[in-house]
Amino acid sequence: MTDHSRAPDTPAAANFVRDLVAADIQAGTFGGRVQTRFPPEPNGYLHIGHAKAICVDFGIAEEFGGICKLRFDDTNPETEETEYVDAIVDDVRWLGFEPGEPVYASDYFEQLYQWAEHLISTGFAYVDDQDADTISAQRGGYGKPGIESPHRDRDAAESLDLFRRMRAGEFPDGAYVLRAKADMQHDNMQLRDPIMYRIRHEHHHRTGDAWVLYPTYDWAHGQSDAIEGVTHSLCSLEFDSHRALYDWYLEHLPLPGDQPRQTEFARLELTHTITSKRKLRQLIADGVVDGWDDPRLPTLRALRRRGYPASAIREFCEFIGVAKTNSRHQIELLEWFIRNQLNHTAQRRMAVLRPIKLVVTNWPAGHVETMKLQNNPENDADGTRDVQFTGELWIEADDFMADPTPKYYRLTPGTEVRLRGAFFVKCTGYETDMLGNVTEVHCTYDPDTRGGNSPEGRKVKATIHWVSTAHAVDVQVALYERLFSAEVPGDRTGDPFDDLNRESKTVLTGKAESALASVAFGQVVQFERLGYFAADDVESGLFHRTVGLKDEWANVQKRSK
RNA sequence: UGGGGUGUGGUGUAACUGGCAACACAGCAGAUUCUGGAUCUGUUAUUCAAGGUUCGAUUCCUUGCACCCCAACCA
Repeated sequence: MTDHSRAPDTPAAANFVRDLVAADIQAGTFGGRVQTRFPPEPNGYLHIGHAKAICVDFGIAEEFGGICKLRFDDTNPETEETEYVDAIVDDVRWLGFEPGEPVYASDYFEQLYQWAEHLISTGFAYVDDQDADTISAQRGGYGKPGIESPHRDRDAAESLDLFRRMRAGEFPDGAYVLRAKADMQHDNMQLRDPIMYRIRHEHHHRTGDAWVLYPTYDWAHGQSDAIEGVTHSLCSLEFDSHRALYDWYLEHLPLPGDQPRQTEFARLELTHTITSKRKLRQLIADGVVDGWDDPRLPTLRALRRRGYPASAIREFCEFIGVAKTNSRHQIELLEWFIRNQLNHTAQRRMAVLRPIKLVVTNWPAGHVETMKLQNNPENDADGTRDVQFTGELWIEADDFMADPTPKYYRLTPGTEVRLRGAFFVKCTGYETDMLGNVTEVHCTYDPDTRGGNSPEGRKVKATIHWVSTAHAVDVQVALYERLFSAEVPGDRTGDPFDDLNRESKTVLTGKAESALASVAFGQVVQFERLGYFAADDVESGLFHRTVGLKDEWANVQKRSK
């Protein structure tokens, strides 16, 4: 992989996870071994937040010569589907990590079951037949101790019998649960006899109808880690209070090897973005966006379609580091990494999004000239391309002002600008419609400036892009703004949807140089002076704006207000 | 209400056993430029608060404050 970017050189930036793993290796913990896992639940698509987790999980393993497995946390048959499994594998690979053969928590259902019997036999688990509400009420509250279940001291033999019959499918959903016998008085609510198994007569995406008994996350996770030989189980901050339970289970089991250790770090949040799967699902259900790969979404599929390079996302994730502070990164920083990368890799093309006609009045009628333009000034190896120039061109509507404001230095009556890679032209006049809108601009060109330079060194303040009307091809361009106008969606009212930007997508039909017709699906090019645009990977002639160029002129305008 | 976690410029992340608070983005000013892009130079701005220990505290101690997480048979 060639790295064209100029990302800041931050080899192995310090972070506490890295320090911790390094210290473990130093101390010989786990025999110097490092193994992590990335454990998504296959109930939705991966998003930018997962990208960070993937980079941390796979990255740490890679860095220390360990391994990282992609493990599906498929303990809840109600919401999980194979469709998501495939998409997740695909997304991980796209991001640049090799998931290998994925593993599944459901691979361990039998072992988990055997361990559950072990816990019952040793007096650390029991079958309870109270309903969810009762159990919840008995759990007590913050500062209030819990009440022990009347079935807590049920005979191990009786629990075992019940548990086996639960497995055999003798009982309906919710009739019984298996609970850990921990401590109903514990300050940490997680330890107040948590549920290990619930009965669900549901079809599981992998085990089919083999089970009606399904383990909860807490009961499955640490044990799966132990079975696989995970050493460092890295997860997000909200599992902090689960760590005690994670350890509790492991300490009460005859483990095949070292006891894995859980470490929590802050998940990635971005300004103007939501990552809640539920809310993302709602955006789609409500028709606010067009699907899981709508380029306005933070899903990996959407970002990919929008033209975000995977390597730029990885660099961003590496750069923001790993900490325990709840934080929200400015999306502008992510965009900086995207631009920084694309600036070096994306070929340049000219496209006019809001065209007005420019007539070169002294151009020989019918004459066509072929100009050679550089494909990427940042990379000579990309070579040049031919672009046809004629006396009738499309230029961008905002590149002309009949009545210029201060500091505007594009085309205005009497001024001269450069048409990129072609000629200097001087504006001689313009026409308007009855409403006063400019319909056509007139100019003369200087034949001595062919290629874009004046032989006597005359300077020009601006360079604008253009397309010959006779050679232009139509392009559909989708411009995207932030989906949420607020930095923290929902900060004001509690409901992120109150901050929805209903005009986040604008589709225009623009005029582009003919070379654009041959852009491959998925390829990202820079429309000169406008931004980076990704050719849709299905719909021909459709371009998604990946990200705009930094716009100093917009800044100037804002300041003058 | 009990427990746990976290507080460093506008944002995010660093600072080895206590020794000039740094890096990036953003901002501002300038140079340069065939993209008002890129590049280059300069620059503004930071240790939650109050005490204490110390020659010296982001770091150690005490007290307080703020924010986040935990009472699903979700993960």
